[in-house]
Amino acid sequence: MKGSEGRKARRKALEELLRRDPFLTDWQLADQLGVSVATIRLDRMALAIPELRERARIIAAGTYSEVKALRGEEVIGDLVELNLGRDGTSVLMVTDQMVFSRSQIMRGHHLFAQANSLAVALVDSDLALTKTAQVSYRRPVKLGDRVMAKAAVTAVEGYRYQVQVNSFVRDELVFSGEFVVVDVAGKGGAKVD
Amino acid sequence: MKGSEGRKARRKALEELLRRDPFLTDWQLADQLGVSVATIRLDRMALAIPELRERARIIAAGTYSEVKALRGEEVIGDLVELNLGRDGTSVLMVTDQMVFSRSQIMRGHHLFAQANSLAVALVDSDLALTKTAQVSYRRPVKLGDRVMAKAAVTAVEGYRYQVQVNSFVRDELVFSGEFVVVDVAGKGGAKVD
DNA sequence: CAAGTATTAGTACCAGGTTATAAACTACTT
DNA sequence: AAGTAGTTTATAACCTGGTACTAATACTTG
Repeated sequence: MKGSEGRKARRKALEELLRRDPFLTDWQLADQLGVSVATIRLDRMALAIPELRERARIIAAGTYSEVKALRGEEVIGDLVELNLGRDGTSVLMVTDQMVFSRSQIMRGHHLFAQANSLAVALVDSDLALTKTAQVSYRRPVKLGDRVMAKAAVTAVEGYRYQVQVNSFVRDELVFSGEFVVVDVAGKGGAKVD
Repeated sequence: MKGSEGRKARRKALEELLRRDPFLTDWQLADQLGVSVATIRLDRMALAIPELRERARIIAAGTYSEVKALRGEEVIGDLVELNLGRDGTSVLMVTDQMVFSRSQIMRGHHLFAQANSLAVALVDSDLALTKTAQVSYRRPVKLGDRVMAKAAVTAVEGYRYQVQVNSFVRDELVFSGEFVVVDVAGKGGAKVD
């Protein structure tokens, strides 16, 4: 039982235990696997598994930076082109914080955020707010993809702007949406041809 | 400067620093605020702010511990209630990272993100994706508001789920949306791993 | 000035480790 | 049965980022 097969099995079990609950101390792991704490430490070293505190820190940092990724900057993504009141383009690289870890498919609200923030940015106003939106997800977007959102104002009615946004990955339409943005500040430089 | 006004200001600054980066040690905080570590400890005690490791653990656990029972880590906001395939509620506090700095009004995509992630979480599947969404912003949401999103599945057609989400601030409807979520992994919550 | 508050300094202690070293237990061979 | 290598356990010294507590000092204000 103390051969290298037993060790392999134990290490597999160790990984499984930590996958299910990363907040176990070495002592608890040792107890569950019926070996000493020293063995657990050796196993962790061999498997390059960090200590409990580090694991917690990594998980926390991961979910924390996700909030940051969706932070209220000017525009979500990089603004490539912007003609106020008319059209604009932004590009967003899909990082691993934006995807479902299991499938590596981008979570919908990030695509929405890119489009929404671009639509709002198009309106030349101190304060523009989204009123309504109808969006459609055409194709899954994956980790590593480069999403290009192209937005254009399609209609202006007083303070109401209608903005059409289409997002592409390698020239393939992955998302489209129609946003109604309201210029609340009122002194918009509304221009539409 | 060492009066109680200075202390109040420092404590505010302390909270602000930790809000921006919760992974600061007492030593780093002391350095940044130009006081001793002892003072930082006293301030943390007074403000009931736990130590670094505890903060990391709380952040990590907040998005991890629910994972065992459900896909809580995928939800923006705090999951308050979740009946898979039926309905759910999540609560999101509006921080200043989510608002336009000028007006302190919440940016639309955060409200969308809360609703969208809740809608997706409702579907009892390993992989559910948003297909379409129609959303409407009823009233501006401001910094400090507590947004409660209530979602309910209104129809199921094979692997297509229709989910209605209404978000409230103090019982006032601020946002509503209709999401169509597709269960890609399998039909009716079947597991494909 | 004295009093009271705010701050700093220092000590003992803790959890949950790391690192290094030594000893003990297997399994297997010769 | 003894030797040997691989595996496991034990032990001790040290580390970070704290808690809990006490004592001393600085600052402000009545």
